[in-house]
Amino acid sequence: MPELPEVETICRQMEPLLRGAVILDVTVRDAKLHVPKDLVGRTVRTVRRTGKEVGLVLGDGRVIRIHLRMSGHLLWNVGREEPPHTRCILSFDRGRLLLADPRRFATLSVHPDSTAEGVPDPLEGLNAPALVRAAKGRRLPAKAFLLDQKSVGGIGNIYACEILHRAKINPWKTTGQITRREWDRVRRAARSVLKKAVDGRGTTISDWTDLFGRKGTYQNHLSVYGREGEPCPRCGAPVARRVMGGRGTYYCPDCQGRDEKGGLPPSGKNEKMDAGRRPRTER
DNA sequence: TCCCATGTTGCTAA
DNA sequence: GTTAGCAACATGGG
Repeated sequence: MPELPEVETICRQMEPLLRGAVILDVTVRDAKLHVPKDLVGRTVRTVRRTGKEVGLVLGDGRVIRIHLRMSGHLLWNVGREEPPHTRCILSFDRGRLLLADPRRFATLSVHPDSTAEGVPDPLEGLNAPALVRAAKGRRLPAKAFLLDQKSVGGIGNIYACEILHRAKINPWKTTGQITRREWDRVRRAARSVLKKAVDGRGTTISDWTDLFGRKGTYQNHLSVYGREGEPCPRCGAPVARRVMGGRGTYYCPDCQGRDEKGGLPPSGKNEKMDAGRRPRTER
């Protein structure tokens, strides 16, 4: 369930281990992963992160792209005991990299390296004009904007909530209503929250671990995520939880602005509009 | 048993 | 064209 700080953590841990490493063997335990067999003998030139994705850049110009989605882990050199849900093992001349993933949403694939310009990375520091430009003419809630991987790379549900809380922006405030000064707060909050989370080696809510199986520590510093009903660390008002786009959204209704439009419970008509919904999975 | 989950994609409807 | 809301993917935990 890694977001930017968790992926950054494992990339930083992998870089010194894998730089120059030679792939000796590839074991695939899940047919959903399409891994070419010709990786054996290739050398890792460098490790990089793109948004929430890990890239192992190979000497032959290709990149092994790994996206952990909800429950993927990358582990280094666990003993010969394989952890449960191991889906792929890359053996190098200096150790083994395992991809374990109970929910099997993670993806691993190999592509030619691309020089295409990526989306802005909030750890590098977004700039306010770029944010204003990206949001221009759009009309969606601030949180949805931060979660949109085509606009900003790497922010997920936990950190979107935390960043907006720090920036004192209501998650439902729409991009069009956000001033330049507020974008500047978002930019600074994003950098600060994500940097601290990287320093803490990420957030472990349930089972995420770093490359060496250790839990992160940033869960001890969350201000609002998962804290419904607890006092806002800034103003003491109870943290609220509402759903946006199917995701739990935690915020302080007091100091993140009582918004004019959003922020109120959805008007009653939404509730009954679901009459034509497709039936749930039958079993 | 039911509800929830750190992600993404694809569909429908507005 | 854009946005909102789901359901799907598959599994485990509370």
